[in-house]
Amino acid sequence: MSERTEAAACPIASAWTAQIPSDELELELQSVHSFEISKNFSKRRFNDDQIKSLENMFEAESRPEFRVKQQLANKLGLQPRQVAIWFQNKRARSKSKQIEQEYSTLKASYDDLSSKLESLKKENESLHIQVQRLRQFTLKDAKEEHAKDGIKLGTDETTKFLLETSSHELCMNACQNSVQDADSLGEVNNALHMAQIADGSLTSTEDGCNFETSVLLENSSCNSLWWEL
DNA sequence: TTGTGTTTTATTGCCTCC
DNA sequence: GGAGGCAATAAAACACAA
Repeated sequence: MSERTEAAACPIASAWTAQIPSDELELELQSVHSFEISKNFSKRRFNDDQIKSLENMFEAESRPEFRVKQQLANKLGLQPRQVAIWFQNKRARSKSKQIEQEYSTLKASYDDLSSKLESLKKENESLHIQVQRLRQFTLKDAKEEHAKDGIKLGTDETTKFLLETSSHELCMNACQNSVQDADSLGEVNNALHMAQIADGSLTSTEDGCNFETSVLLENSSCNSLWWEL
């Protein structure tokens, strides 16, 4: 007879008698033959020793063979089916705990990535602003410089020419690259200084210049490892 | 004391494996 | 087809705030 059919024959009585200490058994049995069974029957929790033994066994083997369960049941004064059910419920509890743990690990990891993403977005934004400012600055400066030299400005082609040939070329290239590659930041910084000093738009005492490029760029992606994403 | 939420024990039905 | 596992669920026991 299987565990199931065995218990199914009289599940309440078998569960009931299995948990009653021998000294109480006689008294309790007085009501077994009446319809008071279901009223008198009370589901009893396993005692601490039983739980401890079951836990120990579970740690060693979460799916013990029937023979092992039977031996444990004899030792603890329980029905083999009760032990089997306990293991089943224990496995279910264990599984849901594990899922919970995995969820919190994943959530922590997600939160971390999410905050990194946010800071990278902000950084990206500030870099774009820097590029725009540099563009404006370069155009304005180049126009002034070349106006002095008698070059006529005003067309797109002239502007393009100026951008390509001005002393800010290195700076602009480096700036563009910096948006794509954080390794260029040092280059951008140096290029900016060199270009500005060479153009006379920045003296050695003007390091805290109008657009704080060096500060902003130095505080930039060099520390963020945004390429990790 | 009581209402309510949580935990534990047990059942049922379905599925897989041998 | 039987044995045993799992998911879903019931129901009793328990914990605890109001």
